[in-house]
Amino acid sequence: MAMSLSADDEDYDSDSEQPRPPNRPKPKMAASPASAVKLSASRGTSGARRRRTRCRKCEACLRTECGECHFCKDMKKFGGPGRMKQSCIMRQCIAPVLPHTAVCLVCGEAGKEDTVEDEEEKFNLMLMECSICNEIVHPNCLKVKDSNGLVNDELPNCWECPKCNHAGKTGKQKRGPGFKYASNLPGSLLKEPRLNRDSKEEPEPLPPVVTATATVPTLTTTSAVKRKAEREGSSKKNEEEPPKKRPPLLALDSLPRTRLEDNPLRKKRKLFDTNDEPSMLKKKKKLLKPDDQFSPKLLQQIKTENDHREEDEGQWDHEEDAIALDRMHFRRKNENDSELQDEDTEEEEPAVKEKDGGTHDKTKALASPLLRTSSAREGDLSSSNSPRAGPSSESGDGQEKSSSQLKARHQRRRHPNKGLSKELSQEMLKMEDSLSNQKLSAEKTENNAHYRRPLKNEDSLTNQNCKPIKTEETQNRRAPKLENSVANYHRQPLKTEDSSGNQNRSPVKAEPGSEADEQKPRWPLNNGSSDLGDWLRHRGREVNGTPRGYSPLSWNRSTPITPLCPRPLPRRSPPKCVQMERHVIRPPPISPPPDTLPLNEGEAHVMRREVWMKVFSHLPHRDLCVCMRVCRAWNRWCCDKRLWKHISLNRCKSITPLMLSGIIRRQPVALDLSWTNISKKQLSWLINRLPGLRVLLLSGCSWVAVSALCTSSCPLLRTLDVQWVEGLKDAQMRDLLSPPTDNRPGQLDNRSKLRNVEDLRLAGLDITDTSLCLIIRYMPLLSKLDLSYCNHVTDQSVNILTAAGTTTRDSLTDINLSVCNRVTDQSLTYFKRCGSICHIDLRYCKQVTKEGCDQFIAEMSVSVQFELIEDKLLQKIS
DNA sequence: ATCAACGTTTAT
DNA sequence: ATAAACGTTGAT
Repeated sequence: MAMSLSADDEDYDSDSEQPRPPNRPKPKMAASPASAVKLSASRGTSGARRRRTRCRKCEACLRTECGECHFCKDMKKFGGPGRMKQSCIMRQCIAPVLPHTAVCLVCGEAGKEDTVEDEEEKFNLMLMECSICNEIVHPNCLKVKDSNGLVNDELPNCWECPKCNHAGKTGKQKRGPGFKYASNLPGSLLKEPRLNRDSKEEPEPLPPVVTATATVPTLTTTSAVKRKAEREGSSKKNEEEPPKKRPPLLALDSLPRTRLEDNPLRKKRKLFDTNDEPSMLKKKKKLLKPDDQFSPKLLQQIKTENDHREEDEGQWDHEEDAIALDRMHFRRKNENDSELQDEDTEEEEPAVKEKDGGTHDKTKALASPLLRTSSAREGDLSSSNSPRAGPSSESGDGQEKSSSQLKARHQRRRHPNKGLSKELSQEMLKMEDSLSNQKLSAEKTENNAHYRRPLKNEDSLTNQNCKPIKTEETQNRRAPKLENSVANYHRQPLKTEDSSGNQNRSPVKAEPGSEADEQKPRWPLNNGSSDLGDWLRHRGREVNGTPRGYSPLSWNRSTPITPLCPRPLPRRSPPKCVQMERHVIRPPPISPPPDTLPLNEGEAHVMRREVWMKVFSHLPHRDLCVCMRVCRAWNRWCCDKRLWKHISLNRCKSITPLMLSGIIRRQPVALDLSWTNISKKQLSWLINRLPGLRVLLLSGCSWVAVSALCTSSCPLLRTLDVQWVEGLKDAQMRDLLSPPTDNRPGQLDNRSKLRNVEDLRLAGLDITDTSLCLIIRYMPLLSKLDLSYCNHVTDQSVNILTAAGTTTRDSLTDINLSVCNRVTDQSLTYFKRCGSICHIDLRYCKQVTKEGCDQFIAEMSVSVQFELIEDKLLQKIS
């Protein structure tokens, strides 16, 4: 009661910020009730709508309130007025569940899935909420079993019931109930304000990450999947194609108003599918997809569903990856010239092409009995990894269910996620083309049969074998748009040149194994998203070239940077806008990955999972992505968190939603986003979902993007690389390091969000002693500091770093001042005060002399032995 | 009874 | 279109 009491409000109002936010006239209460009533009424036949509640198991639910977001600040516990009554942004449940009190509209009983073992049975006994009519029933209690319900994997216990589905309402509603998250949340990370409108807003389709879901055998056929994809694709087209600018809206507008009115709930959701009218297959389109690329013998043996290959593709994430790869081939042609364009072309073109197909998608979808909507969750991350918890037991069940569902004879279709990104859809289309054209033609029944074929024939009926596939998330998440392409644009010119940059400092010195370094081999990753795949390729091409050498000496900050300058040119491609809002990342599959690899004969391959894992551990990410396409088991295995501890998108010109979700699912410990055009929104979105992130490399990114760190928390961050971040100066460092200032006095948290950083890389920044003061104050654990190419750094700076009373003085082990022309031998005397110093890099510091170094070594020899590894590069002799 | 917060309405 | 507000539901 407290919260809502008006009295409280008053008080707060009076003292706090605005007297009374104009918004809400207090008295208004009446409205709500009315609405409530209305709602229930709207709900039509069914009873009152059941509000969903948090699952309490997902990563978000398990978090504690951040205390910093809009909603937290509103809470009384954080000193706010308590008017908003919203969950902390960081705690918005990923998979809200039906309340425990929910019961079947027909029989009045609760979910009874626990009473049976069989997946299918479970499905039939669990409560399913229709996203269209909101009715909650046991599938078993429906009389209309003939028609199929369309299961929405995005939300536990959510589907489009047979009735609605039958009525042709399908597809309208993109999301089921429970999706508030996203953009409607003020301040939501998901929704960051479009930074640049410059960048185009095309909604980027979110690439679903593919997941492999091993869990369920798939019934879903490719076709099903496709359909979904197609549908989405089509919808997307609608949205995107036209005027790129207003994607979602278009769709909405296009929709018949009536519909909206019909179902109030829908209003909020975006409707994409408008066009779904069956246009029928025209689709056989273009590209064939070479899916067979990998068909080495081993693969052949693998039982995976070769037979069902189609299915697989559709279903798994990696499929996408694979697809992506394929796609790459196509692209390459175009790419050469302009990257920007190419991206556009890539995405757009396809979209265009698809139009025709789009419409018919729906048809197809309808046709095929089992469509699955989103699915993403199952797939992927293997094992235990991801922090993001699976949504509740239910979710767990859900997965299972889903599988069962899929197979369910009722053939439920999956609901296409609307959110699919264009790409995705495209990809799907391609697949379809190649794969299933033939099949498509076949009608659903056929498909069903086909798909259902159990991997193991016998059981086909039961589904265990055939678990549905789930696959990628089809959701529509939208990625944030990359903001400032423009910004990037501008900034780039400055330091340009080389791309070698990413290693920015490499020329000077190789970074002593930072964590990141260790894994280098693996970095190139791709999450398996198609995008990644592309990216990888890209990289192969471009990056292969090694960094071009430059002479550090010549570099001069003030001077126009010559080619020597380390800063690589960022890719310009204008990032497509990605809209993250509404993008809900699905939790990784709860079920453990399979331990064995089934072969065609029904036997299991002699090598067990752990052995395979050892093999996989030697593969670069790119190859892992390929492996993920092989079979379901490999898909799961290859997505194991252990294989993706370090993910690098270094210099990836455009970060797509697919990549982002792929990253989230793999929960890397280290993430390299250097020299990418990642936007603030994307970065916020990412780091808020990577609670275990230890290493974050953002060199060469824009300050706008990096500023995401000001509002997001990375409590475990140990290594932060913000070298060559354009626009990162003292003021920005302050924003980055300062603890939140708006906390109420009582709960003031003086700790910086970056307080645990031990390795800080600031090369190439125009920072002064002001920043260093902040650093010594807020980064007590700092041991490695890279200030190379910082022309404003002086002996005084070193004095500050090593001054008595600073924690840095004792914690500092590695300091890089190379190419800091204002540093002199005097700095060496300051370093004598550092108790832990082991590595001092003064290379290319014009004012540092060899004599000075020798003297340092001599004086230190009393306690510690140092040596000159290279000119002006001092290292402690261990 | 209390706390949390969902889902909608309202204001801007 | 977005942020704020709030009645009411859900959990404890």
